[in-house]
Amino acid sequence: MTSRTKKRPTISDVARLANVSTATVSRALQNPELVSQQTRKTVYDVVAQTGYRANKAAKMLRQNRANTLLVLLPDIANPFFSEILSGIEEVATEHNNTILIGNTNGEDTRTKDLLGNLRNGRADGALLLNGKLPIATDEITSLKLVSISEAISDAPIPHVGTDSVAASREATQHLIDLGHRRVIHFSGQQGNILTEQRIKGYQEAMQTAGLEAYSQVIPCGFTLKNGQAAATRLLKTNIVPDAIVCASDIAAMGAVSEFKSRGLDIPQDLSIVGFDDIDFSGIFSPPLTTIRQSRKEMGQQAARMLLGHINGTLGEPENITVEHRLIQRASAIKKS
Amino acid sequence: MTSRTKKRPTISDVARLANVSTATVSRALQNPELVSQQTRKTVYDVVAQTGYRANKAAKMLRQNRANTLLVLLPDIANPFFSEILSGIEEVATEHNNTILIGNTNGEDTRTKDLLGNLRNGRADGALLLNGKLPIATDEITSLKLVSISEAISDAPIPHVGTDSVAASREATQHLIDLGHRRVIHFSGQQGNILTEQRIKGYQEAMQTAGLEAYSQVIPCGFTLKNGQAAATRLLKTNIVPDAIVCASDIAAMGAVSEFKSRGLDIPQDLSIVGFDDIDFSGIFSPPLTTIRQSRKEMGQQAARMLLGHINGTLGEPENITVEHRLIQRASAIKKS
DNA sequence: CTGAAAGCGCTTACAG
DNA sequence: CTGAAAGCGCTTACAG
Repeated sequence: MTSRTKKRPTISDVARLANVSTATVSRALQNPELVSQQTRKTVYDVVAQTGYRANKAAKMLRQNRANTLLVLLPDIANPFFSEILSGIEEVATEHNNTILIGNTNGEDTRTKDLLGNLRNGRADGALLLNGKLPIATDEITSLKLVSISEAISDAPIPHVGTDSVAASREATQHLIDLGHRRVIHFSGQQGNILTEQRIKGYQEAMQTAGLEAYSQVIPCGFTLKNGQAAATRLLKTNIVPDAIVCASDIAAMGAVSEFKSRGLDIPQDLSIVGFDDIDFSGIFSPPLTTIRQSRKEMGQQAARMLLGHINGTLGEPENITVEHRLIQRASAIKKS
Repeated sequence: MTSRTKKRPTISDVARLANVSTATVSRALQNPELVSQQTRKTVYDVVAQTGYRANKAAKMLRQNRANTLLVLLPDIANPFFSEILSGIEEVATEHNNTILIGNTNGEDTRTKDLLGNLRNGRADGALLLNGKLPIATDEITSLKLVSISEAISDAPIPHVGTDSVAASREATQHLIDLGHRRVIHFSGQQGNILTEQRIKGYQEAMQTAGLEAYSQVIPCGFTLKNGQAAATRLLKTNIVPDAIVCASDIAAMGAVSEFKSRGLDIPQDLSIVGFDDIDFSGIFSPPLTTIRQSRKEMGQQAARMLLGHINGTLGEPENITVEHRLIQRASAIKKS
């Protein structure tokens, strides 16, 4: 069986069948109020009957607008990012925009390639969940960009995220309030700005409580394996913490699973606080005390901001801070 | 020479600066072998110097090809889908294609809207992770489609997935081999073809083992909440199973967390088998025995198939079955 | 190996 | 309210 693709109807086909010009068809479809009611109806009828759909490439070319948002992220499969993505998708769709996904794998070359979509008209602006942007600053200013979650340091790019310093401070404070003194921090990935912010918040809380002496930052990372590895390394040192503030829920889960397999009881022997409140945190054993940040809302806000940026309806773009909240569950308990 | 500072350079700009025609520039860039080495170099130099990038909309319009794959899924934020997505993205990128994401939320109208992207030239084909396709069969045949994971029943659409019947049979058999007799099934979402296939595999195994009398299918679903609800409902009946085959890992986790909160010990009191082997299954308490299916591979294979379909290099499209495997962990143990 | 020219399917000043 | 016509930026037969 040959799959013969019948030619799709064009605007000229519709114009001919409706006995009007292509200009009128275009108007009837894009700006109905510019066309008489009678003409409008005729055009709609023909459109319905032929199944006409305006060719997007022609429209893009003519209007020099793709109605597409590029989303750069290091890993689509990571639930942290995919939930932000779903917020972006929602807003983009509301505004008749589509989204183009770019998986960077954290690679600079790939990121640069993908950014090419802003230069060749394929996308109108980009949402960066990537934390870095390997292009010159003067080039940046000519692009429509918004960063999410991780800010891009030293770059004039509007940003949507949570107050990481405050959130980390609160997580740490919670542990201190529970009576823990030897509170250590499993920090995030090296070179990530969130990592620095969370370290800062952690240290502020420790210092305010007069616990600098117990301050200890163990490099960890955001992944399950990172958490397991950090736990393993910790057990080889002579550091014996009361509690740990982790860089992410996933890392916290990795650490907990490692501690448990070594015979430790969480939270009896060690209190743990995570970061993010992903779906599984509530059913983990023990259910994870964590900082919730609405990833979906971040995506929505950022998409709105970018759209405003593209349409020029946005004044001076300002950073947006999305609320966070400490969620108390069972992984952190009173110091016995 | 006029100064065209702001505007992006076009092929004409490059042609003028290189003292050749636009045709030659196009050839040098698309089919370098058609152009003399000298000319090629001149063109490349000008391109590098101007930062020229071919406008995608113009190219799309001219070639009637978007080099874009539409991906329809019910929920981007679900790790099950987002991992398939990452496989798709990988292959698409390899072949210089981009992917357009469409979140359907399982809604028919939204699905139809999104499919419009195949009719307006925005995408060349679609990958369906949706399980249903609310359009007429004759319309389907004119579109380039591949379904993933869930087949679309009664539709002539090539498919990539696992052998769900066999996988479910094996999961059930594993429990039977462990000595369990009262093995029940928490089935998937109503109306989903995977649900039917897994029920079938479950029943086959029970029947072969002569355990029809203990056969019991409890409607559940694929989500965490579905699993919790099904567990709650089960506890209100007088059914006392030895073991449960769940429709998904996530549902299994929901059920386990519910059972545990009611004081049951998993796996001492009840063995559980999941389905999918998502990332968290290994660190869940207890670690979940499950059926692994490579979602990333499904995405890759399906993307390859669709690309072949679009390029016409694919003969008669055939369904592809991706391997699955029973992963034994701690949630299912010998009947005591 | 190269160029002139047509044309992909739209939208939008411009004129009436 | 409507139409004729230009033009967005490419690619590709066609001719040389």
